[in-house]
Amino acid sequence: MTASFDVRDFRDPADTDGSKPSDYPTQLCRICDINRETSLCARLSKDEFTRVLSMRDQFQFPPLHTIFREGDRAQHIYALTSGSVKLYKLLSDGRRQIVGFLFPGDVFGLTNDEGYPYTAETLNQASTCRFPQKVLGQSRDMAPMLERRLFDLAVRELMRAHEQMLWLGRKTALERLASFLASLAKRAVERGQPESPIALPMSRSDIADFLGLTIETVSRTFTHLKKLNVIVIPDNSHAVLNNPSLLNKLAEGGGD
Amino acid sequence: MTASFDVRDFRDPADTDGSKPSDYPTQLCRICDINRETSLCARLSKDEFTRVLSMRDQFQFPPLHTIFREGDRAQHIYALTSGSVKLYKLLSDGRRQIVGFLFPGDVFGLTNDEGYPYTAETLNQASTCRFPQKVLGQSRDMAPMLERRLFDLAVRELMRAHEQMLWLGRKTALERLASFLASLAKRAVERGQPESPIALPMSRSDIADFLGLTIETVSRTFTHLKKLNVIVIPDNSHAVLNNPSLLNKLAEGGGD
DNA sequence: CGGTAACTTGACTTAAATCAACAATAGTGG
DNA sequence: CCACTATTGTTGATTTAAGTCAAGTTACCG
Repeated sequence: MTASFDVRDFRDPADTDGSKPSDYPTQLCRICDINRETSLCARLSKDEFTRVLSMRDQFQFPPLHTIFREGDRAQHIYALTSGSVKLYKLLSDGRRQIVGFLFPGDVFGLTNDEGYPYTAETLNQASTCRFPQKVLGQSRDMAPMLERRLFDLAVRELMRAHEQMLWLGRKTALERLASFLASLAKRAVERGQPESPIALPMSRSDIADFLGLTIETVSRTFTHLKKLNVIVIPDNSHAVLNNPSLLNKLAEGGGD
Repeated sequence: MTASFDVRDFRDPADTDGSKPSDYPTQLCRICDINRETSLCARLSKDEFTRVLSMRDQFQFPPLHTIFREGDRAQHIYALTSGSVKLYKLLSDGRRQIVGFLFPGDVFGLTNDEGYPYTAETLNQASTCRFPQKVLGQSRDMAPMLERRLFDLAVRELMRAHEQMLWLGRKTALERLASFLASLAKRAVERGQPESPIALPMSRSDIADFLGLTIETVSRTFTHLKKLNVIVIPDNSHAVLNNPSLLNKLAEGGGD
């Protein structure tokens, strides 16, 4: 893994006006360090991995950058290699539902339609690995295991989506926030990171739009959890877990 | 397609007590008529299709029958060939979220974990086609295209889940019910059925648990749609579409 | 028919939204 | 390093959409 692979120019396909900060590095200068245990490329043979590397290209994006918009022609599948990303859908009057927060190892951009079904935007500086959708058609020869990994990751996303449907449809504000924090902690552990403190790279407004609440309710509910001594908020982008078992109990509605 | 394939005994794997109605046919007596255009088996070669048929077994279930429960050991992937099925998750206090209604051509039972992530229950008499989860491992040789189809169907489910998250998190009761009816109509058309009347094989209580509402609110909202002359309800399991374009407008929040 | 379950409608309550200040935080430039 | 401003987050007062409670009504099934 010391060879130098081809690295393309960074160009924003969704951005036609030149209003983005131009002082930002527009070239990707390092090899994306794919975590071969948990990522899309996990369990690939050395040969297959090399072929996969030749099909993909890499991009690094600044914070708050739109990678693609809902409805844009879906030409690529993305794998997040570092940083975090939010996916959201909009209604015509501006109401927004965030359908997922992504961390390294997650994939996005999967669709059956012509266009992407959501907008993808970075929360902080993020690196992605990208494959043309059409390589899927050839992938049985080129990279049979890659298709299998994509399927597994799609199924995982589907299970997460079902879980969030339960939160949105049937849980109270307190249960939703507790579930959200518990889920972030669990995913951090799955990526080999500590359970606490929980990193919160997203704003209160993002959390609100993820949980189907308003920012005011999210804020009040954070205060509630603090008063219950379940969490401590040292700064607004971190939550220290004081009582993980109570958090899980509250998440499941056992907080009476 | 006139050969007679092996047909197994009907046995409910989730049901250990013998409390089910015993007068119900417990043998599957006809070949499941897979719609080769839209189903899991679409686009398979004749050879592959034959091999797939040898891997699967078939079951027919009575109405309101639990096919498997959330947490049951996930050993099979199911494809629905006739009838309709609901998938739901429960909280310990009985609150329920229906995460999907399924119609012929849909798949269910996909999971990464040991157990199924939801309970699957028939709405009416339903037939399924079933594959051991483990055939996926061998399927690259046995049926390469099958895996591809499964992936496509999983992606379609994921897109539907994201859509429903928008309904649950950000839409009003009227918008949710309008979206639901519009979606049922659209899916019926995709299966080659007429747009109207819309079949409603599920109860008001099921609709409520799907849309994150109460039965009372669902009932009031149906009345609202009737008063707007968008629909007519000849009987409680059918809705005639009087004004599809207004329905779609209401679904997207343009009903002011 | 008769009785139960499913659905509808109305009166009232409530969890979360909205409206309105206010406080903390993070940049920005002197 | 410290004001100055803009943005983000918190808290309180009030409103509202949907929930709850309580009758009715209709439909279904033996």
